[in-house]
Amino acid sequence: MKETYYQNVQLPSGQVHVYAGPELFASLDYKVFEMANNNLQIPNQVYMSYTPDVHVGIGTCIGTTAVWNASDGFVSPSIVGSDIGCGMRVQLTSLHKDDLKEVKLRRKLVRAIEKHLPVEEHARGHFSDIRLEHVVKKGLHGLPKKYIPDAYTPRKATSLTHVESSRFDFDEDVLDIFPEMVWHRAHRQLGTLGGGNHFVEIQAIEIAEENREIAEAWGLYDGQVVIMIHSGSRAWGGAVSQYCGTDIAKMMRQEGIGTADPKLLYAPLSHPLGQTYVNLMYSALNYAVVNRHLIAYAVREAGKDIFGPKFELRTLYDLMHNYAWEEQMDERSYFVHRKGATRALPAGHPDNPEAYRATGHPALIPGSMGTSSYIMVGSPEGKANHYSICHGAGRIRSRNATKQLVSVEEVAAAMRVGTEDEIVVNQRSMESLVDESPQAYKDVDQIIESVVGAGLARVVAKCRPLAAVKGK
DNA sequence: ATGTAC
Repeated sequence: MKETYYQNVQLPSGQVHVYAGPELFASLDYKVFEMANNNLQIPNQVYMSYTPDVHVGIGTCIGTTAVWNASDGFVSPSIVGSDIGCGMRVQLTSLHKDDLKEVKLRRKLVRAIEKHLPVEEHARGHFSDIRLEHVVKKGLHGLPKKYIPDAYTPRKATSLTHVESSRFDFDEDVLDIFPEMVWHRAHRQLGTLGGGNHFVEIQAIEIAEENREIAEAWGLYDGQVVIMIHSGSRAWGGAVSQYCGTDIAKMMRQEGIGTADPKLLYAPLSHPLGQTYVNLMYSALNYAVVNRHLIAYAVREAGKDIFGPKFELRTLYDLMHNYAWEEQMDERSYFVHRKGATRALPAGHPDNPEAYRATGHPALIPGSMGTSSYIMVGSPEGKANHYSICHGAGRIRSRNATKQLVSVEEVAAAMRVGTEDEIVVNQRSMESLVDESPQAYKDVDQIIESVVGAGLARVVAKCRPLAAVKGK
């Protein structure tokens, strides 16, 4: 039965392992296989796979897991993509969905969040007590203590212990390449949402009966309101991508290396430019996790405005879906790229943060706007795919194509506008939401079914949207 | 996704 959710596709340059049910597999654009074939031309690759939400990107597909041995590996800035460290965070509230029954109250909360959370950048002087240099060097450990207020359990664990990685260490000399302007902009963008598919969503959860025990161990209960955050490293990651990309493209020309796709950049891990990229990428991973943490801080402030000083947010988990790093498996070191792919570790895996060692950590999977999101947990069988699962619904239409196809009325209907159940969104006109409408994405429920069917992960809770704050 | 140049 399991086999129907997995296909091993043989291409001229190698094989790509595709995790997708029959219907999703049949719907894949041939271009994703063209792209796989190009990616497989990078030397020494030991494994490449697609998750069911795979779709075409620049140089590589979103939904890719690409693995090298650490000893003779390559790093590809194109596979990581330019939103380095982009990922998800879920914060638990003490609210029940009935507390947000009134449309008016959801609207009020959305407005309060907007007040504390700029899309673009903060006012000059905001976060003047935060040193950007400390943030990019030390991640969450570089923040002043007042920004880490959330106590998680009676055991006094804070969000420093409830994230995939609270700190990446790297050779800090590489930071010298950035001009003052990059530092300045990055400081003002700290704790801001950004554009595209980035969002803060207010959701109500439904526990999956078969995994209730895990849900309870994580502090989840039916009807609980949670905050789901999707953002990345903003312009800092973009600068890393741009600066390193220029140098690596030049090196590739000089050495006469490359694949059929000139946009697919890569360097040996042993090359100085490969090393520089990995170091700078780690600075962007630090930036991204702090960015999501400060977004949660802003939501906490907004919650206090509406519900009073007792309003608290506890961190369930924070993890990335665009990155590359070293992982151990069967006593071997691999260099693993995930582009639009989420690591989902099972119970007992040593790379789980200690708080989640016994259960596996929460894997956070967003749906498209107006549809459900999921909190999942990895299964031991995920090992075959280096524990990668999907990262969301996966786009099926470009922004422009969606605008041609979908009307404002259809988007309003999908958001149940005008009813008591309206999913309140922070936009003055529905028009600006069209390119993020559910019609632009695959059906997330079908994606999840493929992941579960393939045995990679299980659903712990389904999260239904109540309100959303979208970026530009 | 994002900044920048067109």
